[in-house]
Amino acid sequence: MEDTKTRILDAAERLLSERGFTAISLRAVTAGAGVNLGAVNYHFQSKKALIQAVFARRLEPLNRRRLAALDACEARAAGKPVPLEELLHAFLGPVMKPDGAGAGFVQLMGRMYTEPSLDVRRVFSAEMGKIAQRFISAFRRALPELPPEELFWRLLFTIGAMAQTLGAGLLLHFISGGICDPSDLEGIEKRLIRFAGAGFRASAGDARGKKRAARVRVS
Amino acid sequence: MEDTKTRILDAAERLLSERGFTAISLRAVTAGAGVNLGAVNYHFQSKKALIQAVFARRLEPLNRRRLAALDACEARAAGKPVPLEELLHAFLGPVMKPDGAGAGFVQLMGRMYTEPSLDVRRVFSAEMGKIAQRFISAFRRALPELPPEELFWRLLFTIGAMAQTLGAGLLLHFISGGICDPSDLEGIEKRLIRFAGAGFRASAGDARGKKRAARVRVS
DNA sequence: GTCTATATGGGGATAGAC
DNA sequence: GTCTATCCCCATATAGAC
Repeated sequence: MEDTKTRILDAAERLLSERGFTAISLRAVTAGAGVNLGAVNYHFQSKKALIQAVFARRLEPLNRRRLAALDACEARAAGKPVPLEELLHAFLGPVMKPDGAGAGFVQLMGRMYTEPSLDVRRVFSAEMGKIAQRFISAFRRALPELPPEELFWRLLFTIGAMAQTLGAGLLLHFISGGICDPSDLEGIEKRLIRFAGAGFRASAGDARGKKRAARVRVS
Repeated sequence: MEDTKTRILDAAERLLSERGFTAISLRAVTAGAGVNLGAVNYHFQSKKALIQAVFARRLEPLNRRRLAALDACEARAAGKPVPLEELLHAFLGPVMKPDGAGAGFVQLMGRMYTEPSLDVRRVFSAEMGKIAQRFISAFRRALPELPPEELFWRLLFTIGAMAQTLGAGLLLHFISGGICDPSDLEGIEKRLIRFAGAGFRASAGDARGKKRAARVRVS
């Protein structure tokens, strides 16, 4: 039997990924955890602090794995730019392969990107700030001809594609009629890397936008 | 002075795009609208019905515009497949150019894709179901060699990129350090079409995923 | 550390005067 | 149609017994 603190964190994580911050009550959390209502205010100080702890528990190791993967890529590259697809894998892989965290982890990550609560955003921003610069520098080196502004947008597109995928049970159901398997995280990551990789390599374009849209071929 | 019903819808839309379904109270809505608390239960029957009305008010004309744009594309194509970028424009354009709706519209659309509330999802799914098949058929014709499963995933990636962009003030701030302008909707749409267009055209790949990642060139 | 009981406030919904 | 007052429930947080 895990200790009370962990049980609370687990239950909160599950409910949070399903319903979001404001929709869950401490009563629901403690009932799900099989512990007493008072325990949450003993181990954490407030609902806010509990939610921040839930996210922090996953974000810290996640970003450690991301940085470790980036380190490994750069060591392999031996001074040369890291190939684009390896960078994408270093960034996306740790999210898609949670390595022993609960099943709710992936959905939780998806929710974090879209959670409107300021408290959640604060802890999320703090953690992301630690890794953003390293990855952006690496992407710049991999795509030296892409204007920085365009690079940022494409990173945002990629993150959005990832977040949507993690959170999507709904859309997938309607769009695919059920032929897509949202539980195949490895397959999804490969598809996403392929999609985003091609997107990153598209020409940056000009002010006239879509009329000069790239004609792309695959060798 | 607009009528009470409209004022309530407007206030609810603004608050909803900022904070989400469960976080807003009818008291906050009526205070923001400058109307009485009882009015919301007179004009609508419940909070749930109000929120559904908020989304439906925007979704219906949005999807009408999408279908009209698709109709125009297919008329121009005269029986041939509609080019991919035109399809993307027909789908994304009406979201990015709200045509006189309030400023909160774009954020509201972003939130709709990530809202966990079942009530919201229900109205959203109902509206999307009406246009999904038409667009999917058109995409299939534009990309006849792409396996259906892959097409669905790439559509989901594109929708995710769009939703993230619409909702993102947070990530953009951190990632770009402020050089990206989230209010330039037309520019964003062009960038997104370019990115997604290249992603759709990437080779479908095989089971080994990233190791055979496409080498893409632009003509 | 754990549980019960409770303080305090806010929520949605409604009844009924005007 | 609009406003006020109110019912009743549920929320977070805490105090204090064990």
